[in-house]
Amino acid sequence: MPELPEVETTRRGIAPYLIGRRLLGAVIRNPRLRWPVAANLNDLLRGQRPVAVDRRGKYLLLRLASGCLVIHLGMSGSLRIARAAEPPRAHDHLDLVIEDGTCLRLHDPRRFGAVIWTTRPPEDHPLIRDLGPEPWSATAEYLWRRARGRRTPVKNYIMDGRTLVGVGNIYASEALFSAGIRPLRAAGRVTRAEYARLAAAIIRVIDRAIAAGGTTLRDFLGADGEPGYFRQRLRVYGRAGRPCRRCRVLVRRVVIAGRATYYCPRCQR
DNA sequence: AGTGCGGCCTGTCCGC
DNA sequence: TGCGGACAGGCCGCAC
Repeated sequence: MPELPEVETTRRGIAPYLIGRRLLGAVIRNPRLRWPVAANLNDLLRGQRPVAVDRRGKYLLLRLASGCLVIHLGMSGSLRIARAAEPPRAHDHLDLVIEDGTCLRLHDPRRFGAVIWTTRPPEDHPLIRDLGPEPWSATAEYLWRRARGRRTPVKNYIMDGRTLVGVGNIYASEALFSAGIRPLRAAGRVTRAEYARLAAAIIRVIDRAIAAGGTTLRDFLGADGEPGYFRQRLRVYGRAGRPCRRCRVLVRRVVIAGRATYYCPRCQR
């Protein structure tokens, strides 16, 4: 589920329910996420009021006076505001209980997500420190220069969080299609002009997805917040063997670094 | 240093 | 209807 647009949609959805509200504590039902959830989280949070809910890449940063709760949704995580009294469903691993009888509830079947408490600036945390720029700050010149000599496929290159953040598996295929670049091309062989198209395509795809994700904000408080926005918008992802929406040639699927990758052999060179 | 891969988990879907 | 295997939108940590 969560690529950057969904994390951003989540951030916008939960922030108003958290900022300035007093937290009563945390209920940990299953601490076994990617890393164990701090056993004393309840004590750490009790009585505090979040001052900001920020995002860096796909990490959510819940800032408090005494520290920061860093949340990552992994492959299958989601957050929603629920009534604290509402019975948790399977895989509802954690609640942050809010004074008004609601809670922020983390749901994550695969448990690839993470909830990390840090008292240092989260920007200095090892998981966040080495992240590349947000997509809107990743210029064509930067992408091109950094790729000098790189032989890794350009798809891997743009999915590497040290290059830039926010390009997940779906949007990597989508952006490369939009820019007309084959995903297996060596990053160092992609031209300046192509990086100009690619940088613009990444921003366009992500901006559109955020805008579409925003439309699901309305029912954010409803069920599990599963947004269906992307399906109809995808140009190549998941369309193997079906005609390219631009030229009708059949879309191909290849596996790059273990991840499904889709491209049009005519529109992308 | 850059690169590729195994691993973490559960749920779903598809073919037999 | 049951069962095995492939696959799923992330990313760390390690070997080379």
